[in-house]
Amino acid sequence: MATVKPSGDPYDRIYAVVRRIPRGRVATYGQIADLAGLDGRARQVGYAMRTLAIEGVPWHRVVNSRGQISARAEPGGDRVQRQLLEREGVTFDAADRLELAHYRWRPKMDGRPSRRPRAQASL
DNA sequence: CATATGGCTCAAC
DNA sequence: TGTTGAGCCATAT
Repeated sequence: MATVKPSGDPYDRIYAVVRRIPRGRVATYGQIADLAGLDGRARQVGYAMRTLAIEGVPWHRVVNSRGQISARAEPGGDRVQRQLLEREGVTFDAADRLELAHYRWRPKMDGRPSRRPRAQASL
């Protein structure tokens, strides 16, 4: 019995999206957030995973926008994620990054409104 | 209820 | 390529 979050909410959608990531493909937190309807809240996507310690959800297919595995709270955890990806055919370069342009998952996104750009501070 | 982080992201240097 | 700065918001204390 996992430490289930009270109230199903957005988290359920996040898992649903992550689960839809095909094998050998990866997605970014921002992408998941976008698909889950949490546009702009990429952080919470990562949070949802860390806090819930999911089962049956290919969390390892979720990386940051640089195509790199972010360091997580657990020691060596990022290493595990990398191995899981390599096992699915994903290769990493010397900088521990994968070619997002090649591995990024592209869902249909039919009829979904584009995410609104954040208001950048005027410099 | 107020702070302090944090598996993020984008734009500009 | 990497660094810096600012925005976002849920968890943790």
